[in-house]
Amino acid sequence: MKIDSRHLEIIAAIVDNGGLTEGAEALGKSQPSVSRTVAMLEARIGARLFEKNRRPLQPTDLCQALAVEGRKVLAANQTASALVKRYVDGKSGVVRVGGTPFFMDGVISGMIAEFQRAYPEIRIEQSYAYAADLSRQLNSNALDVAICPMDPGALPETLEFSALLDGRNVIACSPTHPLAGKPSLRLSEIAPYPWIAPPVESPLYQDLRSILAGIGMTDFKVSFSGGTLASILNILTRSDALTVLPYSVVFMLRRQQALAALPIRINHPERSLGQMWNPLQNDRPSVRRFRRFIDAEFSNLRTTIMKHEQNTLWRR
Amino acid sequence: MKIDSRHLEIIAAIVDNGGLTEGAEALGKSQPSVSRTVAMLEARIGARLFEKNRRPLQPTDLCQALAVEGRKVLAANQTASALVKRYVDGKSGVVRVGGTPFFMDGVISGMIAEFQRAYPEIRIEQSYAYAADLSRQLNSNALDVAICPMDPGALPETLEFSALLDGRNVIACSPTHPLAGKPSLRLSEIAPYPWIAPPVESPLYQDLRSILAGIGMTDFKVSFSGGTLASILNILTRSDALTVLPYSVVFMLRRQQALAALPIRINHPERSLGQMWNPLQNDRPSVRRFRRFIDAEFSNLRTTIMKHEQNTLWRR
DNA sequence: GAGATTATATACCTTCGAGTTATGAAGATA
DNA sequence: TATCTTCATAACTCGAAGGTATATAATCTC
Repeated sequence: MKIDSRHLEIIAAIVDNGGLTEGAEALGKSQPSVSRTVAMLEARIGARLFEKNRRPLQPTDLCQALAVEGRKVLAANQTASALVKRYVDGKSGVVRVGGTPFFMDGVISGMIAEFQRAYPEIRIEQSYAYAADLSRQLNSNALDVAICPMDPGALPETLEFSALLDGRNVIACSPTHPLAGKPSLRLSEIAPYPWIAPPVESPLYQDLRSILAGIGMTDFKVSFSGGTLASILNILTRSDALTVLPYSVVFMLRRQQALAALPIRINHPERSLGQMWNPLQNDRPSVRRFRRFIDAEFSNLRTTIMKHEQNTLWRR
Repeated sequence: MKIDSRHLEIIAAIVDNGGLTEGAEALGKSQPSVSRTVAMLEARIGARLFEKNRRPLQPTDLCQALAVEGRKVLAANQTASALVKRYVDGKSGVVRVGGTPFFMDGVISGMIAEFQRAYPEIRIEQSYAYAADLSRQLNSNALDVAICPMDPGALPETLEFSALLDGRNVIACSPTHPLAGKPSLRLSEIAPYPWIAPPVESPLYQDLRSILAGIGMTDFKVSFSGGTLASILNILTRSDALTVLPYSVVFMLRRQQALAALPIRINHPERSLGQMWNPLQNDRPSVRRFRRFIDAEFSNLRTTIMKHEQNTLWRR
């Protein structure tokens, strides 16, 4: 004797609200509808659910027992509705975000921390990759958002890109480095120092090559490679090595006094740091919320950078 | 965002059975039906429940969470189905049984005990009344079964009656009574003794009147009245009082050596002990089972009485 | 106890979801 | 790449649940 769960809900509603009319109202249905459903159910199971000819409808023992189960169904249903509501409101779910390592570690991870403070039920699945890989992953739906530097001209046509920051890189070193703090610098002055090499797929690596090509160095001394931002910071602060990092990373670390940027302009192709996504695949509410959040955070960051640079100029 | 409980069940079934096809089978539905329901649900809530283009269907996080609720719904449903099944099988429910006091106490209560050993989930609501009242209660659906003496000619036409035992009453006394054990007795010999009077509505009372009228006694000494069987037994065994009781009650108490029946035939109208019920109101499975049980018990009792009487005759 | 009031049941119709079979499409597997 | 499995779609039927309007029956009230 299979019972329809909705019937259990109806029974519970009637019993708990003290009458057919009230039960119907609680369920958002009309009284006749509920009445007929009950009648049908009684006919099917061949048993009364409510005492005959009693005006404040009086549940039978069987009905009471079924109402207990009905309450469980109603409760589960409410929980499920809440789950779905949170999901469609973008307050729960998963966001798969990938990006270039140093930028993720130096800038985005802090923002993710803020995001998760606001939306603790959204899980972030972070991964590292460079632009080409990220594009592939977006296209194959292995990723929801990519955050990386991108030449707008080189954007794959299936993807969309929204710029967040200027994508320029700088030469970074320890604040205690002999070159640090100099108001101006000639390129040739950097020649003696060893380098921490970014990964070869990284735009940072390309920028490093172009810098060194600019001063005629085809060969350069690599003292360290393969590390993530945390390793590089440790090594930079304890050595005279130089490296190339996104300006925003250096900026974010300004409070820790861990890095300095050398006043040398690096020429590189037009390039923005931004988020990239696949417009074809209808993104989840959580993803939409994440993207909006990142936009807002970078909006703040841009004004902070602007103010900071104005102050710096002023003081000079 | 209201969710249909059946959808939760479907989700749970798919997740727990590792696939849409298996889930459909577990639910006893066709695969396309389940597939379409899932598609419809996904469209309604605007979220994927299963990863796109994955062949062993892979539930999303939201889906997993909903499956948890779905399992609760399924469990409640199973419980409810079992409840209903037990009910329609007549293994749970209520039986409202009424009857004449001495017969209920002396005979039926023992059978009810047996019945409840076999069907512990059936609740018995017992009450006491006499034939006229019992008929009324049956007609007004305040009672499921009445067990009482009845002249088949006097049966209300709306009710049905099934005879269980000969309804004769006997004069009962203590086994230590001066008259007990005498092989034969003249009516006049009982004149000196006091009487325990049954309730005036009782057929027992009528029989008592007719006995005394037969020996010309219009006045008789009532030493006790108003008690139930238990009181009467206590008083009988400690006095020389006489009373009128159904033969079956005396028979059932034979083992306790608490009663003796005097060998005096009481004339009374044709009358059977039996059960009475209202055929118009479709009785519950539990009631049907109870009636059948009582029938069977009395069938046994009749043969026991018959054997006992043959033995008694033999021994004389 | 008659009428008023309220609650439940019925009638009648509409609509929508869920069921079916048959078939197509797309991963997974070898 | 061919084949197998699994899921999705198509096209249709059917029944249950929805609604409004209204009848009927219990209970309340005086």
